Amino acid sequence: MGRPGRPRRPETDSAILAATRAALVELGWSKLTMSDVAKRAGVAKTTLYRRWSGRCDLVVDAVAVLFDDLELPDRGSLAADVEGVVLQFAALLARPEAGASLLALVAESTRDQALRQRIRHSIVDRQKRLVLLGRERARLRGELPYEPDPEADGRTADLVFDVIAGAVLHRALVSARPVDEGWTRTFTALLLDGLSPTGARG
Amino acid sequence: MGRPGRPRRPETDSAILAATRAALVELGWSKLTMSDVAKRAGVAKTTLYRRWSGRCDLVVDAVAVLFDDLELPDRGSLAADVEGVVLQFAALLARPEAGASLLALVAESTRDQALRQRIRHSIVDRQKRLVLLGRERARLRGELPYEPDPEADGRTADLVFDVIAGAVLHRALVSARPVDEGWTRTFTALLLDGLSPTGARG
Amino acid sequence: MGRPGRPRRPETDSAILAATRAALVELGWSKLTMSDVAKRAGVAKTTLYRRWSGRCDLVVDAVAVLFDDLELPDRGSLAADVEGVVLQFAALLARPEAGASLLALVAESTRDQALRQRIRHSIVDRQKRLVLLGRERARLRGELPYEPDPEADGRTADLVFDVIAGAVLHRALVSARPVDEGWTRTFTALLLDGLSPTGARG
Amino acid sequence: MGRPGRPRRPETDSAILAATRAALVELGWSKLTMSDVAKRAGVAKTTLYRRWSGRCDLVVDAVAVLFDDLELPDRGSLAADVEGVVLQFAALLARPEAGASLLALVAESTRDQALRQRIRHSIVDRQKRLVLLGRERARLRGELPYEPDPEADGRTADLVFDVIAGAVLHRALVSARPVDEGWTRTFTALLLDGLSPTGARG
DNA sequence: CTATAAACGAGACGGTACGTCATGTCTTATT
DNA sequence: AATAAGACATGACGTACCGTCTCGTTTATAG
Repeated sequence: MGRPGRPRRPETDSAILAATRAALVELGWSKLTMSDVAKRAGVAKTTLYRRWSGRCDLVVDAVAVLFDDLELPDRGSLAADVEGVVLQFAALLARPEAGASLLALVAESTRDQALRQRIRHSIVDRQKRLVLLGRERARLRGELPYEPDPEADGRTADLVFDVIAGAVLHRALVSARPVDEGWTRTFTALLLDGLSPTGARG
Repeated sequence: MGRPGRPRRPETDSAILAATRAALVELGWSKLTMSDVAKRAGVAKTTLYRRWSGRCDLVVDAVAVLFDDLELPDRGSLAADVEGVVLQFAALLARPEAGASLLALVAESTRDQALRQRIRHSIVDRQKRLVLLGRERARLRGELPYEPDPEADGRTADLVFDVIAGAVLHRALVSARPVDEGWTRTFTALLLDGLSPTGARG
Repeated sequence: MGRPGRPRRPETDSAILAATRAALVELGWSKLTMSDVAKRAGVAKTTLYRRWSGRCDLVVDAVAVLFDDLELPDRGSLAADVEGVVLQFAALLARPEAGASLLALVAESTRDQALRQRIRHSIVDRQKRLVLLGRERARLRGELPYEPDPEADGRTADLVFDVIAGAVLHRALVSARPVDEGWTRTFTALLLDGLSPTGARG
Repeated sequence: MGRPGRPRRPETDSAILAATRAALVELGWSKLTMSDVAKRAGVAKTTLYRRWSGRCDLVVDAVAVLFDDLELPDRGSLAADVEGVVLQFAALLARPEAGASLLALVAESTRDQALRQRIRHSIVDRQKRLVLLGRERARLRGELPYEPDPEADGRTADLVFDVIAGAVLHRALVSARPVDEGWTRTFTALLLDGLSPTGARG
């Protein structure tokens, strides 16, 4: 039944991913080396390469699990939900294994189609879930109108996701300033109400 | 007067920076090497290290000049100005020397205080200028109210900058989808009017 | 009677040895690998190691069979017999599986007592047989005197063997020049009559 | 005048060669590694590869100097000179850096034209010198006749060299028995007088 | 007009990581 | 038990860059 040959030890995978995260915390992306990860995991370099094709793939998997923890508890209103997701995402990006690695991976992915899809599937889509869920809830609450055209709805969701994730990421990593309660509140207000003064509308 | 010894050839600096950009276009950040840049510039490695302390500093300078070209022609309205700046910024990020390099540098800067300031001074602040200028113009047009508290005004400008730059950057590089006229228009609408339906306000 | 468990397939041994010789021909001693031999023989690496302790032992056995083919047809005189054995030995050493492997094995054997004995038993003694046989015949023909002391006789046989085998080996592999009819004839003349001009003797 | 660039430290060469010999003594040819030699010599692996293309070339040079020490003091007669050279050569082959390495190199050279010439030039020809010199002296003493045809003379010298070097090499390394005074004497007698009993000649 | 001092090219140098390969052992399921 | 398959720890391979160094050469100012 089982395939021939000695099977891979399954615990090894998670040991390696944990070692990778530890190395990211200690050394950062640019100083992370395969040899070091192997040493930390108590594993041979060949075992690493048997399971991942290189640094990038390895780090994607190591970081991806962090993004699994994102959740969207129902806080009762769209604004509160947005604030919740912003704070959660910011907390994640603030971790040295996550934020910097994500940037570096995305930078690398601009020249690597396969990596781009891997990142999207393992990391980005797991964030976008929250946006979709939040919009669903807001509609049930009547805070957002129903959009009959599913394509237009998707476009809007994408846009909102880019705005939220982009703003937090830029604030936290590019501007390198804290995403605290105050910033989160004003950002959420901007997102919901827009920049124009109330009277300027319509 | 002048210090003794042979003076540095000033053209060399720009030759090296041009070579750096060429290498970024051809190889990308992760495969760019000092030796290769030296070869391209027709310069010895020692000359490179005499003028820059390493890869990161070199690339910051090489990329910074690209961000000097950003301009904000007056298009007559806040919305039009925002669209203009979004498209300009997107065009810049789409260039392989600029977008990916910026991400990689920022990733690296999370563990390097000096680099962070260098990036801020040479790259980020040059973008933020446009936001400040745009807000000034909008006020003169009456599209934005005057904010008496300069600190609050600064916070808002920072927020708007993070939202605009972050959204474009996320769309272009993380989501890896085009920042075209359509997206720009809907993004600008969202920025100005917010997510909530008109009636939900107040 | 028979031990429990599945018995070893006997054909496997010769398949492996043939694969080893093929690998020696194609790759040579230094590039021969156990994995490659296993692959060629259609056999798992474990099977190899169950039957031989390593590369050296395996190659000794693989090469030894070649030395079994050496024969000494009676050509009617000591000189003719010497020429016959020289040409046969030279033909063997010229084969890429044999000559170079023998040298490499002997080189290795200088640090490995067990290997030394294995080579002696499986390879060297099979050559020496011919010398002993040739001397026997020469005595029957009256070309060589009887030596009453068996120990002295053995010493002389050893010496003659070292001279013949050594000269051919050195010519073929160290000097890397052909052991052809001409060389063989002059060598045999030297062996039988010596270097000194006839008159210089006694 | 001098070529541009930092010149190579000349002492490094001999340090590396000494380290190579030390490694050969300690580990033997088959366990000698470039990394280990580099470590012993206090030198980076890259420095090794900058100066030698690989293990074989390195060992040829490391071993060659040993063969420079061979000399042929005039002992008054051809027989005595032969015995002298045999003992010297045997002493050399008995050294673990020399004998086994030579065999291994020659084994490798059967598949490498360049290595073959390198060995010939650096090692073999230095031995052959002694034979040529010895024959010269023997002629002056009247022990050998003058050979008018230089080509025939060369062939004979080659033959004698193969016989002497081959016999000693085979005795010492293949048969693995001592080349002592007794053996040397009987070998020399065989070389000079031949195998046939005196009466069998003519 | 000659010191002297720095810039500059070339390339050697000690390191370190790369990704691959072979070793010999082991763990499976199958025969 | 032997076998095929293949995972595994180990460690060398030869290459590539790193950032530093040591040369000879060139180009400026200062004495």
